[in-house]
Amino acid sequence: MSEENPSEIYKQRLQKLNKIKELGKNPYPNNYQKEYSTKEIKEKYFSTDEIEQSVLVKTAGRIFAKRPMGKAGFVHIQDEEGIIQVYANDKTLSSDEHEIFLNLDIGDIIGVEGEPFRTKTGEASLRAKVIDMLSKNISPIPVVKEKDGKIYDAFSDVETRYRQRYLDLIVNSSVRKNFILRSKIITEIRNFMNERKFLEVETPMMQSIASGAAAQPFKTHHNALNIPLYLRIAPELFLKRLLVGGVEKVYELNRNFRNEGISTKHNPEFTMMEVYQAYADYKDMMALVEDLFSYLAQKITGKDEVVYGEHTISLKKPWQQKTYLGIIKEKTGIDFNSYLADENPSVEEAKSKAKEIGVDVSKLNTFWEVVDEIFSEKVEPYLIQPVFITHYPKAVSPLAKNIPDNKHIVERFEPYIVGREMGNAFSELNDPFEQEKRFLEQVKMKEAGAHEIIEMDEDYIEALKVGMPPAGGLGIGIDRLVMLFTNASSIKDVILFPLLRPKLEK
RNA sequence: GAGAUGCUAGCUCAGUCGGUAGAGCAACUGCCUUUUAAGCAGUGGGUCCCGGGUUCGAGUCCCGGGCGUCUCACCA
Repeated sequence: MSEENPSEIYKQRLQKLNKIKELGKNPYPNNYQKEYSTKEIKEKYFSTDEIEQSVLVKTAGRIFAKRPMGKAGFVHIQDEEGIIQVYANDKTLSSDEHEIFLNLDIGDIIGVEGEPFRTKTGEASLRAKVIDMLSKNISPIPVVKEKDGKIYDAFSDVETRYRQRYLDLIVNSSVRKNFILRSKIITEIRNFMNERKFLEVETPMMQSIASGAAAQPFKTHHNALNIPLYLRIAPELFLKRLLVGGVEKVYELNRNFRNEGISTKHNPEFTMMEVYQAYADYKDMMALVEDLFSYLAQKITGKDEVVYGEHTISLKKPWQQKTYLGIIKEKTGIDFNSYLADENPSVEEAKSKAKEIGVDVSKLNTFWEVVDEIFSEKVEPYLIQPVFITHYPKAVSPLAKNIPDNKHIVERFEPYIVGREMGNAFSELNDPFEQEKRFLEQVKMKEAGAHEIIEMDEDYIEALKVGMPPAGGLGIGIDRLVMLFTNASSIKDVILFPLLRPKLEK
């Protein structure tokens, strides 16, 4: 609400604000020494039938419900961990504070000193002796009511919820819980990695070449050096430089930026963990993924499974393993392995096979694009329980090592859960000459019109020439992992402030 | 980027055939000193997303725009 065109409620709140000031109180005091959270009060004073009545406990929180009755009344205050009821009347409070108490609004933040007691109905409450206004609410918050677990007038407008996430957090307790859980998951991931002696590092987010993945970068400019810079699309090539530098177990858990579409599964900035381990390969990464997910399940749900939508997902290891071409054959009957004797398998034959099973590939130009389209259409949606899809085509994996004696297939896997790719891992290519050749192939594909390829990075080739130990590497999309554990259907529900187009003021 | 769909009071939503704006909660006033979706009585509150058009008259019909959501496409 603008100050030029105030609503009725806005004007009333300003009047209340002035009234508090007239009583000689500061409606926005500098500090308040909160002694207990509402949860601690309940644990300390209400866990037994006998309640110490004579003590004064001091807490603070935001009012989200009030029930005045003549000169007395109840308010419910909420803090980060819970709620507690506060009772007051004209005898428990000084006359000034009683005046303030009667005029409290839903949304006000108050401090309370009061005696613990139970009401007739048994609810844990505080009989207020002192009330302090800590922050006067001016713009009203949505009022959500609840009875018998049923929620009335839920604050549900998604746009407002995302744009004013603070309201969402105040009013929707499940939102608050999910973001606390996100933090816990990330802490547990770090615990897991650190315990296994992986070193957490921070590599550049601003890079002069945006490589390491095939995606459109955000572009910016450094004034003093007068050079273009890109927000990283992946930390991969820097982390592998660390392998060259003798760091044997390393990870980075932080933001990547991709200048691409926004959807329920994509936000332009998203969180990724990349892991590299020297003297290991993709199979070691597979074991790491299994261990990590079942560790998280134990820590978060206490079981080795998690409920997502209508599915109960068992994260118990070992997970299933299926080869990329194998599972395509399983689901569609098409055996693309039989085409691989050729150096250049026929696009036309792949296309006619795709048409037979009703997959539209009219816009695609290469054999592997056609195969991948079939995979996305006919395989991906059915990968509900955890499965490792292995043996990816080299054509789409320019940083991965070939399977020995196979020119088309690399040592790579992607873990899938609930039809979603949860990560990507491979045996890291450490042959500088082969890597250079692969980069050049990418450059050729770009010249041929591919708009997303992995950029050549000559300095990285130079690093490989110093020698990188054989290594396994892994990337895990943290937002999607959190979605799994919080049963969220949109990535916006696990990112506090998802990107929205700014709303212009008139 | 394409298609579908939505935008009305602080929140959740009605609004018929085009006739000048409604409910519940919230707010305000009065009553009410253990309530809990508190209750009872009364009152106020609107840029109907924005801009055009048609019409005597538009929340409603038409055109353009904005923002969101869903699905698809790209991607993790």
